[in-house]
Amino acid sequence: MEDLKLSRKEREYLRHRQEILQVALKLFSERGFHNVSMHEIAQKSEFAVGTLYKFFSKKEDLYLALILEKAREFRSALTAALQTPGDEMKKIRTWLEAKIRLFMDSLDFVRLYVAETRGGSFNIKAGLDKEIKKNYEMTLKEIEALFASGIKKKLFAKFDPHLLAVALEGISNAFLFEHLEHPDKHWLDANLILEIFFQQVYTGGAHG
Amino acid sequence: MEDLKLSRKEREYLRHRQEILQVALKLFSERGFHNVSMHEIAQKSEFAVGTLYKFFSKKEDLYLALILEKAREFRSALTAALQTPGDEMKKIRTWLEAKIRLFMDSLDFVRLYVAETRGGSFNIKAGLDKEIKKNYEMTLKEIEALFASGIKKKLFAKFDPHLLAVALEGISNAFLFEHLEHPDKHWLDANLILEIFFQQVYTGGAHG
DNA sequence: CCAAAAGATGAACCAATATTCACAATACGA
DNA sequence: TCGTATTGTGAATATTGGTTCATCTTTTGG
Repeated sequence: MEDLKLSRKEREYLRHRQEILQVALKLFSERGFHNVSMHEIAQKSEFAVGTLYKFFSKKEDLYLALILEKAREFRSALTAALQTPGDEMKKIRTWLEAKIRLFMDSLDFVRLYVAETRGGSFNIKAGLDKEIKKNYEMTLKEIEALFASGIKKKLFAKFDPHLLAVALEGISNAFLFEHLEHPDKHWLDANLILEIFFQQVYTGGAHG
Repeated sequence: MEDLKLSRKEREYLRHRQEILQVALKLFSERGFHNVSMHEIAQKSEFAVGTLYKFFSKKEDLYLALILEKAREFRSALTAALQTPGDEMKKIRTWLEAKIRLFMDSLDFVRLYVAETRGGSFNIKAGLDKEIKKNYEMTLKEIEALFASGIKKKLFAKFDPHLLAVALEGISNAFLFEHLEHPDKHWLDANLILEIFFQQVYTGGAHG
């Protein structure tokens, strides 16, 4: 984002910090917070344990920084996607496409993020929990607003917009998880998800 | 299930075992595997630490037993719900109602289960992972079969039945999670979920 | 080239806690 | 009632792994 005007020292500091975070992300995403030791992060990132503590004062802080920074990145990318011009349907499509792309590009983070948002956030203490949840709620609110205005225009059927947002999140996440488990089986496709969500599934036996 | 023909000793053994599991479930569901100590489980269940090890040879085994036994219980209840007479739509409705009821009746377990199935199962080692996943896949397969036969009868629109099953799971879980977070906000209602899932959401601007 | 500062190191320390086991309490059958 | 078997106990042990800090290395400015 805003690089420049950083001294060489500062850039190096940030690069080192990033390297640590990257190694930690890989490890945490594979085995979770408690099954990864600082010693291992140190070894894999080719720093000494003590050095890690120059960057992060506690193991928990390292983890926290990891999740929060990525989560903010995700959120801003998704919010940006909503700024696309077009009607509500178009915006939702763009948003979903962005979401799929983001997830596919950082599957390891997704696992961790999911564990945090959905898994009762056992792994770490409060604080993280709070911001992550708020983050999620805000995304939900944005989608909700989109539905609300779409309903006003009679573009969408008249359901509670909040529930629609929850449902769309749910359905798209389900597909993403499915893909996480069986990457080869189905290709992730925004159109398919949107069709199932928006089209009529129950025909009641009408001639198909 | 099949009680009787157990000696008093055996019944007592099982009762003790259950008491331990129950206490452990409460604790694990609140704070996760790693943030609960055997000593605490011992204290809260009013047994000595050593006694716990008479029932479960490792902490992990205790956790494992806990999840697996409840998961099997869930699964058999859901499978039973699918045996209800009626057409595919009716079966799905009954299944969803059973699912909602089950979840509502054991919110603490649900948190743990979700953490396991969705959260990359960091908490414990393999083995559990495998059975839980298979369990989930089988439920999915059952729903999928329902969709497949419903589609053949032209009761449902012609989508990939597997994807429909994933979508329905996703949408219903999303509502369950939403309810976990905001128990007061919306009342969990199978009809509402089914409407959003099965009815047409996108009208394309038709007169509403 | 040198001294002071900044950065990096990893052995050692220590707290937390899973697990063991020698012993005590209790139940049981004779 | 008594000896044996079963069950329960919890202090002691062992291990793991987070954190510290005295020391070494590198950089910097003169």
